[in-house]
Amino acid sequence: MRLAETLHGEPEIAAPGLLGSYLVSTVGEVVVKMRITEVEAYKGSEDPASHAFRGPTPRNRSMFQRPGTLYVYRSYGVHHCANASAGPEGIGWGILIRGGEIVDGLGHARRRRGRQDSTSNGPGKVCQAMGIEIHHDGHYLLDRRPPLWLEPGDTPDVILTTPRVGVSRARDLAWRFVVPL
DNA sequence: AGGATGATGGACT
DNA sequence: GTCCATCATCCTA
Repeated sequence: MRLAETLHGEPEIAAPGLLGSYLVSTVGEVVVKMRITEVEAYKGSEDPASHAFRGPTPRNRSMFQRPGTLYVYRSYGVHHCANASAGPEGIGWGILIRGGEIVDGLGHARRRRGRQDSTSNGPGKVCQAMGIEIHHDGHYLLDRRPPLWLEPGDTPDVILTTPRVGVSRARDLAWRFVVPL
C-alpha cells in the first residue's frame, strides 16, 4: 500500500503500516537513511495520552495538517521527537517514530549522536541521528523533498505490540509497534 | 502569573 | 535501579 494511503487511515493501523519504510534525511548536505522499526500511535481527541487530546494548539498544529506532515516537538527541554501526521486533514492523529536502524550514512549519524550506535531506540535518538530539529516541524514527508522524506519499504514479517512507553494515561492501549531484532 | 509536568536519554550506583 | 538536565506547554487561579 502506498504511504499516503496508509497514513490517511486510523493511526493504530497506519503505525504498524509504517514499519519497514525508510526515513531519509539530507540535513546538513549529508544523506542518512533509516529503516523504521519502532512506532507508536496517538489518536488525537480520542486518546488522553495524545498532545492533540484537547484540540489544536500552536505546538501540535502539524498533527492536524495533511497526513504525512512532520510534527516535531521538544521533549523534556532537551530532546526532539518526530511524528508523521496521520488521518484526514483537520484530525489530530499522529505516529511517533521511536526507533530504527541506520542503513545509509551511518558515519554521519554516529557523528551527530556522539557515539557508535547503529540503531536508534528512542525518539530523541532518532531525531539526533537524522538531524531533525524543531524548525523542521510542518515539513511534508511524502514528496521526496529535502531535507526529509519517507520512502516505502518491505513490511516486516513479525510485529510486536505493546503499551506505549513513558505515558501515564491510557495505559491499557497497546499502541506501540516494534520489529523484533 | 506561576508552578508542575513530560510521547527522554545519559551518567552513575 | 536511581537521579537529573532543562524548558515549552498547559493548568490553575
